[in-house]
Amino acid sequence: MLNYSTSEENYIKAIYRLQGSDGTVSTNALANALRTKPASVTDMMKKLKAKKLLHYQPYQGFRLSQEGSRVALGIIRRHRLWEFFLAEKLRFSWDEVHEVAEELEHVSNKKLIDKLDEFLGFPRVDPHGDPIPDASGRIEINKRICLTELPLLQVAIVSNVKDQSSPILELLEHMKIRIGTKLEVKKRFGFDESMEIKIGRLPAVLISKQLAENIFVKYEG
Amino acid sequence: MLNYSTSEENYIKAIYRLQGSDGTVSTNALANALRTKPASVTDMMKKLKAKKLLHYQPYQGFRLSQEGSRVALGIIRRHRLWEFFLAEKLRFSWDEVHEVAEELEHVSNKKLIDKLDEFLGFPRVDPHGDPIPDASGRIEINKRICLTELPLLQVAIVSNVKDQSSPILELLEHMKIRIGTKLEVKKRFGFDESMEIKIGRLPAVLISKQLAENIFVKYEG
DNA sequence: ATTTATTTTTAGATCTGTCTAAATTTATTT
DNA sequence: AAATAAATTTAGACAGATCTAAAAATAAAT
Repeated sequence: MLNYSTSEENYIKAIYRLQGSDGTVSTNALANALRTKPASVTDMMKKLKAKKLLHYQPYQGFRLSQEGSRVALGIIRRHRLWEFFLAEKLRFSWDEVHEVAEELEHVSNKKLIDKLDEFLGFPRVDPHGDPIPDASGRIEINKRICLTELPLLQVAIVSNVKDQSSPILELLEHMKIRIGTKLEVKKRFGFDESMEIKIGRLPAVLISKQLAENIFVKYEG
Repeated sequence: MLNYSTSEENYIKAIYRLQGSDGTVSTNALANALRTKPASVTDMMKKLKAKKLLHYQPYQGFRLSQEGSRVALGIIRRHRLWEFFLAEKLRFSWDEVHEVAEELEHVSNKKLIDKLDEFLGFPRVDPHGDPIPDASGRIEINKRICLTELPLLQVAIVSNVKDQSSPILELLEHMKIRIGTKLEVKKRFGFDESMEIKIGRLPAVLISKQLAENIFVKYEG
């Protein structure tokens, strides 16, 4: 279990996010994601290659090695557990947790993280609905779909709103639907394609087809 | 509210601890405390002086400025709040919390720390019995005395054990007295100078003069 | 298949934090 | 008070992480 610098961890995390399940990542794409310069990326890629965290041939892009992925999942685990802690215990709102977790995630004491996990009750998803890797690095894949497609009684988390105009935000605000809100669809009505949804322990409410089409959710599956 | 590097913070914290209420700190003493070299200390002192965090004339030692003390108290606040969190919420033992808190203390988001403080119920002392500065940097002064001197009914925290031999540790273990244990003296008996103490909500127990003489405690006053 | 444009890498510089070795200042001894 | 010892500072070097500007490799366009 080696230790990596904050900078190295930020590169690893960004590569993990950019490469998806198969692809390779380009120097420019990574420089852009990290708001740094391509020359700095090349320098770091040499270092991470020497540490066997990624596969890299000059000019050919790069992707994480097995070990690199393992490290990335560790960082993501720490990040998401802290996000959960901040939202659930310290009552931060969903849009504040990310920035703070970016700092906390670099404290890499395994016992701390495993005890935090236990304290939080082994949560499966963070406040944005993204899955939290377990202590051995296993992670569930996330389904992201439109609320109109969500199976009945499947608990999901609001992850995105298509149309960000103020009329829709006003309505969402009124219905207490925010990014990070947990909900499930209780019933659908064929007549106007409206649906009844339940948010936490609040009484179920009815939302229109038009609104549902703009809400995207994530759930484990 | 400027931000300081982990390294700068470690120097500031060490100076605060070494200088006590009045004195100045020497280059060697600080190098020794930080397990670094005197030359490195001199370099850093120049930097911290330029940032107006301390008073420093070459060869004359240094002490924190008002601003430097303010920064030091912020770091100590973060450190002790995390220690409290680790002990109270994550069930770390008293001797494990320090090391982890050394890392967490450098995450310097004010809102995080103030919300953590609130979540923990605004604790006044950390698991070692040291006082926690409040959000505006106020700190209570700690009295450290032998258990034989502790006023009746004054709640205090075990901070030290004079004789670390195994017979005394066996006895302390049996009585569930550890560093960090909260206790108070209920009654003293003149005959053999034994005393009845209460630990948390456990039934009061009797301890001998010899044992009490080896236990040192801290309390706010 | 050249030429042009884009992407990526190299070369050389800077900043932070650290070090060793030498020089300097202060403290202590004789 | 001069000599010696101890503490402190300076000078110069190095590693990590970044940058700019120039060179090299790859991709796209004519």
